[in-house]
Amino acid sequence: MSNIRKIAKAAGVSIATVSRYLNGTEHVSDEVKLKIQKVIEEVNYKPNALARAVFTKNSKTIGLMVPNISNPFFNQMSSVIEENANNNGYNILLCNTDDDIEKEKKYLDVLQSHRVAGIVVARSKCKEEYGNIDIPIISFENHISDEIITVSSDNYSGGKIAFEHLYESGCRRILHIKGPKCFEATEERYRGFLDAAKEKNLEIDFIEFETDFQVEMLKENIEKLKRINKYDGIFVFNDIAAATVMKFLKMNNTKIPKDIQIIGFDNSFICELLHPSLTTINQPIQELGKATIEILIKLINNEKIPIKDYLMEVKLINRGTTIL
Amino acid sequence: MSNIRKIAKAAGVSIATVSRYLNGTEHVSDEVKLKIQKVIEEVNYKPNALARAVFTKNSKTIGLMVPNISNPFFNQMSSVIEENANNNGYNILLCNTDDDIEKEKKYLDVLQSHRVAGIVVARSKCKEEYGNIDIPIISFENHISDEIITVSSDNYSGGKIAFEHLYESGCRRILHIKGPKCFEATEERYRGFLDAAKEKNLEIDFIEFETDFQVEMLKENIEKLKRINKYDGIFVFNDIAAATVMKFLKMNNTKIPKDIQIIGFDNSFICELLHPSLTTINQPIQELGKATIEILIKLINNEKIPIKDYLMEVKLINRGTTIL
DNA sequence: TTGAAAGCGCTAACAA
DNA sequence: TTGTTAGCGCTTTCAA
Repeated sequence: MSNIRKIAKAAGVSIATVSRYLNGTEHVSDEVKLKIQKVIEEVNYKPNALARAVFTKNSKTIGLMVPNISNPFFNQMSSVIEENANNNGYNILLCNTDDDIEKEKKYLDVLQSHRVAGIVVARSKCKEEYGNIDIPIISFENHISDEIITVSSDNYSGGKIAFEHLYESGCRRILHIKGPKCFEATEERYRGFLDAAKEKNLEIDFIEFETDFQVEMLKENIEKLKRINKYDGIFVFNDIAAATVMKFLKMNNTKIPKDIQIIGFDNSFICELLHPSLTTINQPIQELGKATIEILIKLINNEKIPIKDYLMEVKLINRGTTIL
Repeated sequence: MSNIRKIAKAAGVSIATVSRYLNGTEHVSDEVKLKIQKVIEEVNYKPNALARAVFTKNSKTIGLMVPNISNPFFNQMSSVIEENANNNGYNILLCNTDDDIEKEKKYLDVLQSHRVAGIVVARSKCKEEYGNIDIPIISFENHISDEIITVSSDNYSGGKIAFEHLYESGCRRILHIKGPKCFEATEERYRGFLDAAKEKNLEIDFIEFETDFQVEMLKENIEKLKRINKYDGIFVFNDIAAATVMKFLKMNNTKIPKDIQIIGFDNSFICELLHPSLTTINQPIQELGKATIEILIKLINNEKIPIKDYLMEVKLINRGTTIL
C-alpha cells in the first residue's frame, strides 16, 4: 500500500499539502487538488487510519464486548450498535466473551491496546478490572461500578407486567422459569415477577436454567421440565427458553394457551414463528442501541452527563400463548 | 494513556529495552525486567497496538463483512470466525453491509484504511471493487473473481439431497421456495434441486422470496403462500423461511408431515424448537469458519495455495417434518 | 496557498 | 545486555 510521501512526490507537492487535501483542513488550490486526486486514484491510495490515530489519539473505533454474537438477543443489539456507531463515523471491534471472565479480561487488554475511543460491554463479568481504565465505557444490562453508566431495559417492570398479565388471564398456579443467577437482567425480571405476585398474595414456583441460550437447551433441562404440567401459567426469562418450554409441552400434547399460558421476554423474531405466536415482553432494542451509542459518544467528547442508570421502557406484546 | 518513553524513564532504562521486554525479542536482565514490570503495572500501561501496526505493517486485525450480524446464519458463522481468528491472535473489525452495495464499498475503504491483515466478505455484492486491493481476501458463499478464493457449503449437492429425500419419502407434487435471485448460495440449492428432479422426470413448481431473513417474512409472502396446500412436499431455501412456511401451514391446520413434508436448509438452532422438528440440510458451520480463517491466514503469511473453490460437505439431518 | 520540520508511539538496525 | 537513532505514515505548527 502506498503512503503519503509517495503521493506527494508523484503529485509534485509536499506531504503537508497532501495531508491538507485529505483532511480538508485548509485551502488547497484547485490545480494542486486535481493533481493529488489523480495520483490517489491511480494508485488506489487509502490514508493509513492507524498512523492517523497514533497522532490524533482518536481511533474512531468502538470496542463491543458481548457474550456471543450468535446469541439472538445480543446479535440484534450488536446490529443496532453497529448501525448507530457507523452513522457517527465509528467502527466496531468485535469481542465475544462467551460469558468467560478470562476472555473478557483478555479482550479488555486488547481494546486498551487498540486505543478504542469507547467500549460497550454487555453483561460484563468483571468489576475491579474496569477501575483503572481511562476509556469511556457503557455497561449494557448490568452494573460494574458507580462510575460506569449502565444502559438496560426496565427488566424489573417487565417481570411485573408479565405477572399481571398472567394473573389477569386467570392463571393461579404459576411457575417462573428463571435465568442463571449471575445474570442481572434475568434476576431483575425474577424480582419484578415475585414482587407483583406478592401483591396478590400468590405463591410462585421456580425452575432455573443454567444458560440463556444454547442449541441443546431442551435436552439440558428436560428433567426440570417434567412436572410443569401442573401449572396453568408460566413466565419464562427469555423467548428462546420459552420456545423450548413450548416445544416440551407440545411433545406432551399440552394445549397452549388452553391448558398452560406462556409469556416470554425480549420479543425476538422467533415469537411470530412459533405456533401459537408467543406473548412476550418487548425490549426496545432500537432505543437501547441508540441510547448506548449516543451516551458513549458524549462521554468520548467529554460532555458531562449524569452517571446513572438509563432504563428503557418495556411493554407487553400480547399474542397467542395467553388467553386475554 | 502512558507511552513507552514514560515507562522507560520511570524504570530508568532506554525505550529500546522496554520494547524488547514487551516483545520478548531479546534478552533483558531479570533486574531490569522487574523494574519495567513494576512501572507498567503501576500506570496500567498497554502498548499502543496502532503505533506498533504502523511500523510492523501488521495490524493483526481481520475485517469481517456480513450482510447483517442479526441474520441467524451469518451470526453463527461470525461467531466461529471470531473464535478461530482470536485463536490465531487476530481481532475482528465488524462490518454489516445490509446487502447494500454502497455500504460494502464504503466499508471496503474503511478496511483498507485500517490496514487490516485480511478480509472475509460474506455474500459480496461488488466485483471490480475487489480488483485492485492488495489485502488477502476470502469470499464466503459466492464468487467475486478468478483471483479470489471462495469458501462455501456445497449448496448444489444440498439441493440434490433435499430432492432425493423428499422423493424417497413419497412426495410427487413438489414445490421449491427459493431465495432471492441475487444470492449465489440459494441459486445453487435451486439448481441442485432442479437437476435431481429432472433425473426423476418430475416437474417442480417455484415460489421466490425477496429476502432471506426479516422479521416480517410471513406477512411479506403470505399472498404467495396461498396455494401451497396442493403440494405434498416443499423444499425451502433456509430454515427461517421454512419456519415461516410451517407457521402458515399450521395456521391453516395443515398437518406436517402427514399432508405436506418440509425440508429446510442450514440446520440452525430453530430446527429443534419447531414442532415437529425441522428436517434440514446441515451446513458445517464450524468447518466453514475454520477453513475460512486457516486459508486467509495462509494468504496473509504469503503461503502459496491454490486459488479455487473450497466446498464443504453438507448432509441431511432427518427430523420430524419428513416421513422417512 | 504551500513547504520544512517536529513529533505521535512504536520497532529495529547498529554500535557499544 | 543495553542505548542511540532512524524511520513507520501521519498531522500540525511555523515560516514563507
